[in-house]
Amino acid sequence: MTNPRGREPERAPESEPSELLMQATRALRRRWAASLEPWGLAPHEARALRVICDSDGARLSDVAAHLRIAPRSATEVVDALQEKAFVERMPDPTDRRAVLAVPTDAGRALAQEIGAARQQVSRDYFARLEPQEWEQLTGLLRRLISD
Amino acid sequence: MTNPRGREPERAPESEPSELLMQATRALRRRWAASLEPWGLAPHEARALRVICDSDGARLSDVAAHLRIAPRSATEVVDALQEKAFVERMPDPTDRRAVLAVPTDAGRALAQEIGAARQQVSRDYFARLEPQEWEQLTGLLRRLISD
DNA sequence: GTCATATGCTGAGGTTACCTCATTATGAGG
DNA sequence: CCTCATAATGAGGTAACCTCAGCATATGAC
Repeated sequence: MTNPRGREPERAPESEPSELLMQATRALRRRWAASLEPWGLAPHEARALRVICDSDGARLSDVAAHLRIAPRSATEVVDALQEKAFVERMPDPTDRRAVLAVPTDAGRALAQEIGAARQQVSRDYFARLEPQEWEQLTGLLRRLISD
Repeated sequence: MTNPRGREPERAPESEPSELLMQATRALRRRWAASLEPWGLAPHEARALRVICDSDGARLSDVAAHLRIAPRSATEVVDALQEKAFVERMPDPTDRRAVLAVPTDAGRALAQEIGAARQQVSRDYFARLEPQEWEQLTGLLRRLISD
């Protein structure tokens, strides 16, 4: 917002690696969220749908574990997906306490589309790097997160 | 501010660069948040304090711009910092509509400490890379976010 | 100068995405 | 069969955002 007074912050964007990392991620996340908009799905809903579709039906507790949220919160995410008719709840045949969230056909189709869109976003985003740099980055990040 | 989350060992998902990027950032963010806990400051409060201290007093609208939140929300962040006596509100001498958030001595001291802690976290985090890789990563990320 | 319009902050009230705690149903081991 | 652990969920709470309206002030047009 411009600079009506003399002494404004507006410092050069940090060049510390942690700042760069966060900035890069922020930009990516923003793009991804934007790409999701046509379907009216929140990012975490999309992520949950992916988990559910990948395993072709997941317990709520599995969804919670994957999204790293409390089990109670998985209930809500699945509620949202169910309301939009992308998943259904079914009793888990192997444990009658548990509930499986299974994708509907619409859900499966959507997951497919979203997966493609996500890939496209990623491709676009990393397109400013040469394939070889892209490799380099992957390698570095992998080392960074290896625990 | 206690988030007793965090069971589970990061089941290695995609090795796609976007996943790696997000994962790397998530880990870093988590560490940073943890390092902040001793002071009972939320990450966005710390960030606001930094903005305020860097320019030695900032308008609320500047804070909002830096944190990329709505102006109304900056009011709340500054409220929180003021309640903890790390900043004070003062009328902006150059525009009587505006309010400056200026750091107290305690605020300035805290910003200093937090800055050091943050740097330490970053150093620790990137320590698993060789200095030369570290350079490489910085360069790659910089290219990625250059707009 | 006066007036219309824009800007800066904040009160009121809403939303979202989480959380904890308590409850109910079921499973598993002694 | 009794106890203890686990799965989901109802109830209720919180943090960090948001929009919108209102007030004070600034600014540019006339």
